[in-house]
Amino acid sequence: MEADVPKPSDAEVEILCILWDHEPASVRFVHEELCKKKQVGYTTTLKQMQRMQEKEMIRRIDSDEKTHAYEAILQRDATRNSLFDRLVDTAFRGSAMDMVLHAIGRSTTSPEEIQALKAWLDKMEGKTL
Amino acid sequence: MEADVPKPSDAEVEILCILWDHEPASVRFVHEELCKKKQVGYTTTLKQMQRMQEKEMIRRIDSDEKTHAYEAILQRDATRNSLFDRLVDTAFRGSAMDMVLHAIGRSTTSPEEIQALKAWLDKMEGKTL
DNA sequence: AAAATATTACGACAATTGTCGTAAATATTC
DNA sequence: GAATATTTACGACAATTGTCGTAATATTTT
Repeated sequence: MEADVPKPSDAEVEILCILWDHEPASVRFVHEELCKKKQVGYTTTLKQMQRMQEKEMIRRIDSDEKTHAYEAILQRDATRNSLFDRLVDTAFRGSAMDMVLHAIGRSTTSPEEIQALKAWLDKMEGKTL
Repeated sequence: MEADVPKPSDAEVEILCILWDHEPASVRFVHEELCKKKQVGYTTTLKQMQRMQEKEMIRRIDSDEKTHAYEAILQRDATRNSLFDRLVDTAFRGSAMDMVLHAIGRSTTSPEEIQALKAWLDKMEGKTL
């Protein structure tokens, strides 16, 4: 159905993440956040965002501010879904459950989280049955 | 610790998957398997595998056969781990739990699977506490 | 062994990705 | 309003990825 669901690269996902958390954001802001994880030049971030704009992954907000502000067009959930599906598909033979088990098995999961997950499952179960 | 953990591309993961399931395999075989999912030329598969060999993701087995046979160097679990971590890291703010919840929330998860997962969690819980 | 097939080795190419530098346009500060 | 700083726009580049074509080798069939 969807024509072209652009598949963001790693660096693009990183930028999207920042936008998702601090919606309209300037290049400067995004850049600074980005630098907390890895050091890159300002123009690198800028260029990346400009390209993302061309690809319509993000859009430039028309604000009265002097510097441009951007917001994501690709939405967090949809993007997660597609990245998730892609991984499950290529590396986990299409079984999401396999991946979930894999995840739980190795992540440092706290008791609280397990509790939360169980609660979640109970709810799910009620609905599914 | 590890020097260079090559990060396989999508196409490369697909090839690795085939090798993992049918260990020493010829280019022809891999190619044919690959074509069940998507149509590509034989030389494309060949080239891809040759490059993977250079990158030491796979190795050529020295068999008495006439055609070359390959096997994976990158192991399934390690590769899954790294791909998984990468996704969690970029798209799920580093929280594997978030990803799990996301996964359960949307996949068509059968009651049996939920049951299995709960059992798994019980076991986990015992260990973690 | 000649002809027909299959397998390998290479080289080429366009598109994408990650990175910058430099120059032009804007905004801020003195 | 001149000097300074910031933000944008571009262009460039090397490396990677996905794709093939063609030519050289090796294998299998007549």
